[in-house]
Amino acid sequence: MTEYEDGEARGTLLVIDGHSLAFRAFFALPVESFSTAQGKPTNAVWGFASMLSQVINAERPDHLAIAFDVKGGTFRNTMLPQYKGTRDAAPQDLLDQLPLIQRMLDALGVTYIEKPGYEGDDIIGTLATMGEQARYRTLVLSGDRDAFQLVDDWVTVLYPGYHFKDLKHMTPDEVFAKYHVMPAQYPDLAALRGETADNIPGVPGVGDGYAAKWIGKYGSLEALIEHADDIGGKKGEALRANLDQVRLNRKVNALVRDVDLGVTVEDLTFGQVDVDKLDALFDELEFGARTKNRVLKTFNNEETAKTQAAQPQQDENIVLPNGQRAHDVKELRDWASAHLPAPVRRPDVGELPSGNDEATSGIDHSARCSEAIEHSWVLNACGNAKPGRVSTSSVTLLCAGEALVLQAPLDEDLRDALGGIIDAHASGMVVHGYKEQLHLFSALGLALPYPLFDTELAGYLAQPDFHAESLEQAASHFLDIHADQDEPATQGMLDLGADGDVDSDPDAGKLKHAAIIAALARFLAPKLDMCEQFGLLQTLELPVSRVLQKMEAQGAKVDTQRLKDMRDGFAADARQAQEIAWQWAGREVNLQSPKQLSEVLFEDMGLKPTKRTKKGAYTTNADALQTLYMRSVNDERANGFLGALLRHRETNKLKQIVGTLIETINPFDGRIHTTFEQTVAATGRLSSADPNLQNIPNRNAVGREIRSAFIPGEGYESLVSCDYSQVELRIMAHLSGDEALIEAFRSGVDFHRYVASLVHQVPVDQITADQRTHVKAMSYGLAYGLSSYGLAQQLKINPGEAEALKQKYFSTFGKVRDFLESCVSEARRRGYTETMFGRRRYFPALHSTNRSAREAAERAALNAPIQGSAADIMKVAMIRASRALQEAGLKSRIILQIHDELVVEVVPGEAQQVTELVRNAMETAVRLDVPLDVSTGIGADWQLAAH
DNA sequence: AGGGCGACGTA
DNA sequence: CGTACGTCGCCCTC
Repeated sequence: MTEYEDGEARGTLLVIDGHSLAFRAFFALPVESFSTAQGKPTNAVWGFASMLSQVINAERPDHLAIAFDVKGGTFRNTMLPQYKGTRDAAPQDLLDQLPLIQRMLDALGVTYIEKPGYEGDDIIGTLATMGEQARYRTLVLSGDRDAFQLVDDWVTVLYPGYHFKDLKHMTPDEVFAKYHVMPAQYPDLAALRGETADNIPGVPGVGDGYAAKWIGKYGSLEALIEHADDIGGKKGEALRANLDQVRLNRKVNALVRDVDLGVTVEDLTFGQVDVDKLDALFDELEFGARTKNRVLKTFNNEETAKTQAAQPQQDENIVLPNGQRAHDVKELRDWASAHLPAPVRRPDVGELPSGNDEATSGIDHSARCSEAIEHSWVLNACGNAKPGRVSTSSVTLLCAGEALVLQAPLDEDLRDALGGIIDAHASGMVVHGYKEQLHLFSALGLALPYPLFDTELAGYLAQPDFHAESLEQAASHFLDIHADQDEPATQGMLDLGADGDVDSDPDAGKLKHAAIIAALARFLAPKLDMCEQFGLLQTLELPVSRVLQKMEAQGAKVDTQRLKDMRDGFAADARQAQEIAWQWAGREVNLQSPKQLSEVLFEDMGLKPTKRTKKGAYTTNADALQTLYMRSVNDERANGFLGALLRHRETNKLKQIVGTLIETINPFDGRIHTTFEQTVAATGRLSSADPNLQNIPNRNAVGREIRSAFIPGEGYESLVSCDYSQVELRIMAHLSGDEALIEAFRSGVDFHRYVASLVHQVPVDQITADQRTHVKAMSYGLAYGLSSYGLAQQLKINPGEAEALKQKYFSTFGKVRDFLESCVSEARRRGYTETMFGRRRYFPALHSTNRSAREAAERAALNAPIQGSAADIMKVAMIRASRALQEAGLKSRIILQIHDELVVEVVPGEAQQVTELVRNAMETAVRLDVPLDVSTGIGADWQLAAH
């Protein structure tokens, strides 16, 4: 199906599996919330309309058809009686809505097709075939994986993810990346594996992996069956025992592609909405004006069509490159020598100063990149970069409007040639997301040198408060503002809005991405120069990306069984607490519903609420419950209920945390591979996601136990944990230059006790526990802009006392107050704050007329240099520690960073050396006026490594 | 399904 | 009426 000459597509045809969409809508939306006053369910209709609108808005097809199954069996049922046994049991409530959906489609002027004796899938197969033969870019929306067999350069399957709107564009690369077979071989694979959803058994014990391996080896299912006797082991036996089933599966899952539908693609236009009909239907279903307008906006009419056509052109400054593919080393080399700029020798980026430099001298703030960007080129690999399950589908190179695409898998020669070219031209290389690219290239077996520029990191450094979720989002944020400044409009403009391919080129998406990266680089390089952030990019962020990529790839080994036991234990405790709470409440309230809880507490039990949430409801947070609990000593019922509720809150939260961890364990290596987000936190900190390993409980013994499930993996012996003591306070002492505070750190006495003795003017050994606690809270609160009101609340003292403490504190540490005030006033004057390393954060809200917004900005501006400097210091430490481990030839690896803590997985015999080396890297990351103390610990698990 | 919100875990 | 995050579950949508 791929033997087409080059040429423009005539348009886009969208083919939809109507039943699968209706099913999805029906089960996604609760009937209770979507029915008419008489109780007639409308959830499937509403959901269908909503999802259909979404797809149309995202893909903007000009032709559309929707396929439905029809009652009565097909040839498949005759062959396989249990066929779709699970699906045919559609609830009556859903079946009743199908005619309504079809009425809606009629009103919308959308063609729907059903054909007795055939399934919707066959109609889809036929329409897809018709679409590509008529030279339409054809999109098939289907939740049925059998549709993957239709995929080729002209046909893309839109496969809904967990959230419907995450439609995966299944192109030949994507299918290959996921299943390691070509789309045409997919039915062979599916026949071996079976399809639980459709009640079709495959070969027991054979999943996608084995099926792909066999098909890869023999070329096809047919060939495999011929050689079935050659396959050894249990899997081979299972295969031979199920040959009939597999053959049958293969017959059944082949889509018919030549049903006589009596229409042509040209007939499948849409957009002639019969508004009266639609009104009547929606009134009957009691849909509101908002729904109607949304649907009308999508389907009607010339007016909206015009604005859509006009809009994207306006803010375009991206030209689609000339793309070609390389299939062998020669093509690659020829393209590279013709198009890539001559390699320039450039000192390696990421060289951190060694030894005892001044705090910030490691960063060259005068480094500039605008000029180099003029001669740069873009490298961008596509695929799945999730640590632990990385797969790479293609690599794109782009320079000056000329692009080259390489399809994975690359054979060894091609891979090595690519690696050589990248290394030689690294000095001019631009990427978007170096860490992600490192993952993708490592899956190809290539190490990626430091690039000249990273548009994702650059965007973050230029505007740390803006976080782009995607390349497209970054592009529309950074680029459309300056629409008319760059290139003149030419043909081959790209539509930023739609994610889809442009016209006929199956590589258009990749070319577009590369072109966007090039444009972003051109836009961001001067910005970065202007705000002096390029040095930070080169010296800090890019090297940190490399460290983080290794940490993510390594992952953290966990004791799965132990986690499961913990989850069960917490679950049992939570259940027990729930039982007790229910007894006191006299009804089965959902303890996880603040709404239901406040009914019980404040209505049934008549308790007096404490505070409100920002939306006005009475809060049921831990603080409030604690207060109510104390107050209710004479109310047995309330006291009993609250006690149980508090226990439930705690154990249920722990159950939930452990459950989330278990779900993210990678089955292949029993490890948890988090993703460290480097461009999310506006202060310069990292964050951890999917799962978040930076918020594993640590404050009380029960929760802390979870840390004991984090253990060294095979070949490792222990975990070493190193953390900074009071970094933020030390930074505050250093930056403020307050002699008293500096002396407090140099004295070597217990810091908080020492500070308390100064504040209260009492000898160190006479400080009470309360005094120490209060002063400690004050110290930490300072860096957050804590008010005396807040301090009072936290310490449960009256505001007068809190204010007095604050006054005493500041009279002792006057320069600290001056420093904090200067942070804010400087930010107000310059518009931004700066960390010790020159990282900036902008605070426009400091000039807001809205008082609470302004004050919030003041607190954030006061905190940013402190939190941000701490983050920078840790980044330097990570780079140094990682390098030191490597240079010492050690096999131990950093696996986690929790803001001020590093966790290292240690190989037998290296513990001593690793500890000293990491400690040294952390302590000497910068030189401050106070010592940077690091405390370390070692143990057989994370909890035991604590100190 | 998808968005908002409350609640709560960490530094 | 303390900064910076991520995740879960509930609730609403008509």
